[in-house]
Amino acid sequence: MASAEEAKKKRKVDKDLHREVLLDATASVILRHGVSGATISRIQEESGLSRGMINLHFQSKDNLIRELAVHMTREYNAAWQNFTSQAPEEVSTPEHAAARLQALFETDFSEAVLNKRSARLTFAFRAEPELQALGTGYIETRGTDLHDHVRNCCHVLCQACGTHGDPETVAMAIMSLLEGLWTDFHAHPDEFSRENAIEICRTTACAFFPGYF
Amino acid sequence: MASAEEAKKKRKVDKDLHREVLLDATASVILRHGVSGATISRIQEESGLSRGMINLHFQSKDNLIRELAVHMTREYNAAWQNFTSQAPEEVSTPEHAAARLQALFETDFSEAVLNKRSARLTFAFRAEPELQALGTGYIETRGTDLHDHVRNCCHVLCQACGTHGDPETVAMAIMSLLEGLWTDFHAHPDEFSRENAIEICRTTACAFFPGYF
DNA sequence: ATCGACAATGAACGATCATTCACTTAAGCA
DNA sequence: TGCTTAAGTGAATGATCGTTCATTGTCGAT
Repeated sequence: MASAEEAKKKRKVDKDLHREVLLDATASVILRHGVSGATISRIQEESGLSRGMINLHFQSKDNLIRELAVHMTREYNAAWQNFTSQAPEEVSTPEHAAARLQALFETDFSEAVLNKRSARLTFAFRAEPELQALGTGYIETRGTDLHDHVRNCCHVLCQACGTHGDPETVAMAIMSLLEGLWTDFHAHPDEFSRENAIEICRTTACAFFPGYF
Repeated sequence: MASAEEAKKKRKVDKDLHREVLLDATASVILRHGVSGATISRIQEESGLSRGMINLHFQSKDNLIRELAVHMTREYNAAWQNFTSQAPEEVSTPEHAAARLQALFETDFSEAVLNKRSARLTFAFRAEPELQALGTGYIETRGTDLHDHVRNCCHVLCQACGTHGDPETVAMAIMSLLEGLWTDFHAHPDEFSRENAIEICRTTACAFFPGYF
């Protein structure tokens, strides 16, 4: 029956909603107190849900935090995957490659991608050995599609400029630069300037690929 | 009396030795279990000292971890302060400035400065809100003497090359690049290549200051 | 030999932790 | 209306947390 399935779907929605509320509350608690201060009591208080809920939906507190790490990574991946998907398979012209890189800079330092919450949590997860060893794919710089995309752009631009150094090295420099500026944001979120960060990236790209930035 | 003072000094040495043993043990525990897993019991087990020792020497566990953070920062500062002290006050010639930057790259990625332990702990401390807010000076990239030094070098080299972009921006790019490569090391300590990292820095410097690297 | 000063010890403590589970509530179905 | 199933609840539990403090050990001074 239609009503039965609908009801079941509503149930499912409620369940997922509670999961989301718990994940969100956990993120807020970690934001304020760090992973070491993320206790069941605090998460319960923050979420407004009952105490048993956490173990009901996530089996254990550690698992909840693990799933939050996965969740955050997926969100970040989605953000730039949406970005890279707009590019054609091959970045044919150097002008196009340059535009792609410029767009990447602007994406990576946009409020949506880089903010106090995402930065704090990223660094919090990176610091926990157990979460870091969770396996490849989470909060990674190496071996990602993003890295491949940057490498492609650098390859095209290096050829166009006849630049010294191989594209892989240049790509790694750009990836690391982004990473380093993220760190700067994390350490000084209030003094940090998004425009300035993009300008630093642009200046660097300009040095690597003169005439294209 | 001489013997009295000597004895007192010996006592003092023993006390400091225990402090050091505790700091070292705490570092090892954080290395394996993160800040959230650094408990008195584990530190006690690791150090081989008695349980009460921690509160005797450090008042509280939180204070012990705080002092470890201070200790680690001092060690890192000493490492590159030893490096910058070899430079003259003013980096007069561009050749000299280039050599200084190159030396900085080699210092920053040397085993003595960057290793699993230093990286893990740095990231662990950065992730804890309480430790991060400990005040300026610890584990900082901005506003340090190191930053000033790099800025000076960039200033001289920019003038010599007639480069686009102001020295401050270039300096920030180099500092961030170092930071980002540290992050890469932290995430992939076994795949990381020190030589490659230095090469990435050299390539970037070469792009900023053609002819000097 | 005795004493005073102080480092060192670890059993004991109350607080807080994550987790459990008997129970309540709600909703679809016959 | 009862029955079945599953979500939600929170008091109770035992483990582990950081800290305390009465006691012991050490050693120079008297």
